[in-house]
Amino acid sequence: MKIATWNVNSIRTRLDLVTQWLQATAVDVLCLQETKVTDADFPQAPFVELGYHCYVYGQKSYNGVALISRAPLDRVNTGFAPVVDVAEPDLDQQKRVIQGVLGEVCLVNLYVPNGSAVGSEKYDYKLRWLKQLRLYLQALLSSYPNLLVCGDFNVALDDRDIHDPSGREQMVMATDAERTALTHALLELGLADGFRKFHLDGGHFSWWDYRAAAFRRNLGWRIDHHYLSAPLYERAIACTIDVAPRQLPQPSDHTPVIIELED
DNA sequence: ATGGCCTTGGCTCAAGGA
Repeated sequence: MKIATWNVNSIRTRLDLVTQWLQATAVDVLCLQETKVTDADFPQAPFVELGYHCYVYGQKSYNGVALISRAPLDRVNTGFAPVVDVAEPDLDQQKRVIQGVLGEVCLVNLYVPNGSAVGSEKYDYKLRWLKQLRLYLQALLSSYPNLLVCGDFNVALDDRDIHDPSGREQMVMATDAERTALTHALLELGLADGFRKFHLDGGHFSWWDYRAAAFRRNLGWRIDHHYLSAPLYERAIACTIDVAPRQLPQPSDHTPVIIELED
């Protein structure tokens, strides 16, 4: 079973690129982030024609997540609220969480807030959101021992995941507070970064800034991840970053990351 | 040192992204 995660930065702008990639790559589930479209306007037909089912949770202009699955998913739900109490209602107002069940596996697709600038209101929101995420995943794990959490985490877990980590403590996506919050929300619950089962060195990136020819110069970050509970970590047999879509005209600034689990 | 580009909305500039 192959599960891909890809922040597409507008599904409508990227529709041809994404459907062509899907035809060539044929993953079982494609988890999209930053779809930037309401559910009514999500372009489902091209995916249905390719034999996929679409589960979407989006809003106008910002955010938005979707699960594109070859097999129908069970018990799809959206946001934190169906799983756990949300003490601060603003944490569930943006469309960033969608979850579904495929056989014995619970899939969670996340778009973690960006955080804007260190110390900003959005940065504070990101840290609060990650605290809420821990409660959400803790509750899910009690029902689903086979848990896979993927998406755009907007955090580089360690210095290997940044082309140049110097001065990182002032850089959003790289501060100790963000790393600690992500570690609390995922690793301390027993979920492990699938990519690191196969690749221990640095220099592997999933996002490159549009500006300053960052892709050409390979000035990237690895911020798109798959986290796996222990039984699924055991079953992981590959995790790869496909840089090809980032090289095409009018790309997303992120490129897909694919994990393969033994069936 | 700074900004560098791309997307959306709705109107040509502002905001958000990372």
